[in-house]
Amino acid sequence: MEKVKYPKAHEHFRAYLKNGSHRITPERFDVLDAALDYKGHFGADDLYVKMISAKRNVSRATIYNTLELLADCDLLAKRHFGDNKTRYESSFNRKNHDHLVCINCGEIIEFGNDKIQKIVDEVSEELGYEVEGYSFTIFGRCKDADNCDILKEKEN
Amino acid sequence: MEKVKYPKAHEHFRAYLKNGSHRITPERFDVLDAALDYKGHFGADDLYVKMISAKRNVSRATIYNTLELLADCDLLAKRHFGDNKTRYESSFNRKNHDHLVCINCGEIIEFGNDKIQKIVDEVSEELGYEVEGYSFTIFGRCKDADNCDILKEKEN
DNA sequence: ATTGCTGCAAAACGTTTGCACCTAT
DNA sequence: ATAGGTGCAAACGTTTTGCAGCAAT
Repeated sequence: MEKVKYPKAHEHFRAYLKNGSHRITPERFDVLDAALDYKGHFGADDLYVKMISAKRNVSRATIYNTLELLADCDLLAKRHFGDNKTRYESSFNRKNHDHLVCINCGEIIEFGNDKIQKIVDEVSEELGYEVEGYSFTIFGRCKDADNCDILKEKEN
Repeated sequence: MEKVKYPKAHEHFRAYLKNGSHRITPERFDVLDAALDYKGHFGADDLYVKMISAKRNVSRATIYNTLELLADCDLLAKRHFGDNKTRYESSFNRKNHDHLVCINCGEIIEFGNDKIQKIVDEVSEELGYEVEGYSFTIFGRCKDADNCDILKEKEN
């Protein structure tokens, strides 16, 4: 009998799947575990490679399918940093935040700012739209070069 | 002797090219004209198709290359709306604005909000980064269905 | 004359799809 | 039993690249 690594997240996901008449499959929970294990932001294919390397038996189709489900039930957040690649990060028990991406080294810094959600709500109200989400990313260059290694390999 | 349709933009682009030791080629100004003619947001391939249809002789390589240059010299703005496709829009003599994308029909609404740039500056300063740009997009669903045709073909 | 740019086609990249088999319900 | 999920490979849409010929400098 194996120990479940993320019992709360499993429970949340199980409830979501049941509620939507999705099937409870071991593969989906494998993907959930691997996603929560991943530190930082990752693309679907990054996760695929990592799982295959770890000898987990999964297909890309299942990864893409499952990540979509995990984002739908708010266990993961879907991110876009302007390079035409979808990234995910855990959003389970994390508070909302936005990102500053260093255009030298690609490092992603997270920050919280209360004013943003207010602007989102105001603008949407004004234009007659119901908010479904927003994306806010700052692109910058670090002033202090010691903090930022230009030659550092970009996180793909 | 042909009339130049966008003399100010041509002049700006020519100066930028000269300054960066890029060559002044007729193809680049063809792309510039077609881009400025395009109403709304377009992808590189959209522009390619449009130019080919209009019997302009261009290659994809030139389009991609030139759009990059036009974005670098601020004649165009590069946009990302979360569907892994790079879009452009004219930013020549236009004031800065952000976007709300309707998740029903894909319509893109532009809005201006002064508070956003202030937040961008504050956050960057606080984190020790020099701002290079930002991306802010709200995703929403229109409250009044008359404004928003769910069946409307998405702008690709 | 030199070197960068163009056009073309092929390749790369992330993502989606079709399908036969499998498995949770 | 059956509908939905899985794995695999092929297809897809967008973007990038290699290369031979061309044209701006």
